[in-house]
Amino acid sequence: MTQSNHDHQAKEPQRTRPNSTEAKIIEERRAKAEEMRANGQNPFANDFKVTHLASELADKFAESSAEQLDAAIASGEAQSFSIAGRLMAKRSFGKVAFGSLRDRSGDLQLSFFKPELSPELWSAMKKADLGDIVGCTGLMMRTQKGELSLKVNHFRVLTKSLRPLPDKFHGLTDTATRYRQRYVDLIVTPEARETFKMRSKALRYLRAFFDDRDYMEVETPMLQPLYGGAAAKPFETHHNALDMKLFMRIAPELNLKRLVVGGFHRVYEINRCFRNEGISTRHNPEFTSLEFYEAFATYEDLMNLTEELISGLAMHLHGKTTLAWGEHELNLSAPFRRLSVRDGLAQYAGVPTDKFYDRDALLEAAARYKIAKADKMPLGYLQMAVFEEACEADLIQPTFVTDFPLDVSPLSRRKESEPSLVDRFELYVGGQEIANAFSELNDPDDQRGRFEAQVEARASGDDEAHPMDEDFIRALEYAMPPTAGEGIGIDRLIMLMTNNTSIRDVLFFPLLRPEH
RNA sequence: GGGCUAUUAGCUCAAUCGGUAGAGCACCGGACUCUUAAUCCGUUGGUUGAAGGUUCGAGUCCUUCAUGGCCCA
Repeated sequence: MTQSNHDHQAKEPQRTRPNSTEAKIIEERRAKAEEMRANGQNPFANDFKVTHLASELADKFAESSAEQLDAAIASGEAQSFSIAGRLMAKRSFGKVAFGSLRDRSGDLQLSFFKPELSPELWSAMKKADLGDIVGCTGLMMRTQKGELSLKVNHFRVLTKSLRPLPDKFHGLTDTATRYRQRYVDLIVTPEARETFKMRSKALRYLRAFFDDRDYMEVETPMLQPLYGGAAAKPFETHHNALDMKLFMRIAPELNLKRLVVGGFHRVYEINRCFRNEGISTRHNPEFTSLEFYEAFATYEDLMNLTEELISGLAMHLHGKTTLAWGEHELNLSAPFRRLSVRDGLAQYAGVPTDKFYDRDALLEAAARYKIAKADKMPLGYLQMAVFEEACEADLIQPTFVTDFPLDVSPLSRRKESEPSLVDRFELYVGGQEIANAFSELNDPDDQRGRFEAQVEARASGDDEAHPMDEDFIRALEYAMPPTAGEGIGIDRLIMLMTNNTSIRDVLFFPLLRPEH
């Protein structure tokens, strides 16, 4: 459990109306809890010893026939098992009843035979409500329909549930309630449980992927006196003791590169970033990023690594590299398509490759896409604004977009063959940006110039421009080896892997407006 | 920020042209020795998201607000 400093929610979001069915049900269930107390049973007990999981029993007896199990019970050789979990269903007859118990591993049927049970136990079973946490001890059997069941001989409500569960067949469809009361969603929505299991499995895969390649996992500050590493607006906060403004990080990039300077030549960090921007099906103010840096590598090396990572992840989770994505089917097998910004503008926006630097041609395209304030944009911003508008939504199959303008890439290494561009790529899949990578700029003087250009952009109104970071330049002056680095949006990656088109479906507790 | 759309019982959904707010699940009572969305019989449960307005009469029409969803910026 969480230790100390526990902030209790100021307001209880309980909306139970007096005289409603809900109020009636809660009252009835409280009365049952009181009745348990009167009978010397704690309705919130914690003294039940679990010996097995539902799925363990299902696996262990998967091959056992009804006759074998009956014979074991008759001979007294059958083993007794204790399981505990939430009572999810109850089907009661005159002298027989069945229940469904769900623990963290899955479901197992419970069976009750009145003639073989004490009146107290039968009555406790009858009084148990759907949603109660129950503990059961019994022997394994098969019903006449062949279903494996725990033939219960001890049964207790361990924790009384006071609120009714949603419709057992339709579950919960109201998205607002699903997100606000995720605990209920997880109880009744198998797809939600599956998505979050998949997410956890994906994170283990990613850590193993980098550990296997001799990367070191590191953690760098989320509270920073100076933010940077991306073009975004930060959250601000305040440290009382130092009476100092602090920012929540928008990216870990600059600190990770400081570690490369320090000699940790392969590092990765999987952690939260915070951006003070809008909320949509693709954006949550806090999100999880994976960033990794490898010295003596180029952005082209990272393309290969990224292909390996993503197709490997799909194989790990699904055993295949073709995945459903809404109405599309993604093919995540390597190699991924590569498309330069220049070619993208030519193919999708009708800006010929020889007009790539032609401001008028770009403005004409920007007008077609109704891009606001295009005339005020520096050339690189204009190129990217048109590119994003024209191409992004169409980049469904994995595509490395390469050769970004230098203007929009203040931390990337200059392209030697074309110094107005940088050695950078973004990976698009399913019409959204998944990854951003580049060969790192390690020339401290060039870096200072880039920062200065950003400071200038900020002065002329770009509030997402990168601030000056003198210490980072000082670090580069000690020499950072040639390095390539990449950031991957984990939430979006999980969306792809689980076929969820809203980021809210891959976050346990997405940020929402307050209920009241 | 703008447009469209939704909000009815704890949950999932109905309600014709503006004319008595209903059903299934859950709950409560009853029947039932093999169900698995059990079945059958009988009950209970409503400030129709909130506040105004139009009307003899509003779940339904209008305005504002709240909270979602989709699209746009």
